[in-house]
Amino acid sequence: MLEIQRIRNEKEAVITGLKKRNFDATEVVDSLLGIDLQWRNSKTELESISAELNILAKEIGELFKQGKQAEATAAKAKTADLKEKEAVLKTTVEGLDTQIIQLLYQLPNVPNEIVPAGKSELDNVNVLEVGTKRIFDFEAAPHWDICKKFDLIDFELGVKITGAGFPVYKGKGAKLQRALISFFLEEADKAGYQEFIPPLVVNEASGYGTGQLPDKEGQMYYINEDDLYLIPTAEVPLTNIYRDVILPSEDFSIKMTGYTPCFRREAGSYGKDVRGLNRLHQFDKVEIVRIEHPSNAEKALEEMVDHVKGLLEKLGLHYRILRLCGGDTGFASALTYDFEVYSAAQEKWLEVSSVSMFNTFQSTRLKLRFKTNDKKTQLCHTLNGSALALPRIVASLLENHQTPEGVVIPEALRKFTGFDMIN
RNA sequence: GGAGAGAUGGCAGAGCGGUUGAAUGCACCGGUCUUGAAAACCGGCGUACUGUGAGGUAUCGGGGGUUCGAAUCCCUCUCUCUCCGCCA
Repeated sequence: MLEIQRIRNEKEAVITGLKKRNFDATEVVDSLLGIDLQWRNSKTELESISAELNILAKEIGELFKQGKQAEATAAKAKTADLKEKEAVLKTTVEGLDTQIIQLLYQLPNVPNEIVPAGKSELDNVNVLEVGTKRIFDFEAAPHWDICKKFDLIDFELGVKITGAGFPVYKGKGAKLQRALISFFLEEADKAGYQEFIPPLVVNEASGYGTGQLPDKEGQMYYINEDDLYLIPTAEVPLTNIYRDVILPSEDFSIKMTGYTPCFRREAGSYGKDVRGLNRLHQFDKVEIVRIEHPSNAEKALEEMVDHVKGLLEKLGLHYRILRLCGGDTGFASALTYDFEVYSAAQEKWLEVSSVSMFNTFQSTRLKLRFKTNDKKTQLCHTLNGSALALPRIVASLLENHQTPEGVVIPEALRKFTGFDMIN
């Protein structure tokens, strides 16, 4: 959520910035400012009436104490009219209040200066490509065939137990999962991220904190009986650790990591994109989350990008980094880098990580702040990224590292898998 | 699932209709003292909105009510804890 103060102060900049998303904010901003003005006026009026009532109440109390019953009763009569006015104004102010929140919820984050304007993924900017397409001297198999051949992942069995999008990992397939998780966590640990094992279900307040609610509830599994949500990413529980927190000084840099399964309903997805590991309802992911001083956020983003690069390079994968254009950048993000790995057999790029900087968009709702040196409270900046999501990494590992004899495990993973070949 | 207790500032913990935004202790910050530190003493110390400012308003888990006036009384919801049962 954008701060109303920002819209008051930088109206034009907000509108111009949002244009890069192809979002015409003029109407929303205008009505927002109009309502905001009304709100402030009504609120001021309401407060002065409340102030008057407070004074009267004190006086009446004083009169009763002094035993001046008659005077007190007379004073009481005066309050009736004010109370009525107060009640009316209170309703008005509350109404305007909800209108403001509703409008604010409609506005996505203002993109960073370096975000290119654009409508879709076609306008994303390729900022780096590492590696080259592998040339096969045999018929390269897609990962779902490899999984079947070596009995690594059983999609049909998942359908039997649960449904589509809930695969069963078996044998070396299961070990590979565990190895990747350990590898990613160890790398995060080395980079200074503190490891957490958070709950996999969260309450409504947490959903609002990171912005999954109110809009995206359809994407989360919901447990009606207990009013809880299955997490779509570890970002939700990890970031919400710092909901309603005021950090005591300017001197902070919070780096968290956590492995969790992630649950996504993926309502509306269909077609070939859902084949094999490309899109699942339950998948594993190691997430990195950072809470930073505004002045350090951009540097943090760079570090996170470098971290993810390191992971992909250690796995020997051919990847590229895209700076997302305005239209493709997520609602809450100000700047996002997507990492895509080339899937040799499917002959397409698969998104394996998304690293985003949210500025104060999340911390506004989270009420996550810090104390400045002159004792003021200021909003923190939040960032997060996948480091990494497993399924598509597994898909590309299997496809890119396949040989006629089997799949070669990258050097960096071997100490975690305990084997160097899937055959 | 059954029974009970409770939710007050960073923490502990008073208050139980009227100068209470809230005693007291601890923690924290500033100062005095000290070569320095500790101790002692003095002062400060929640958050948010609003106002150029003095200030004003709200806030004692959330919502509603009674009252001139509520942290204090009533209703309701949520959450936490304890005991019993059940399960691991």
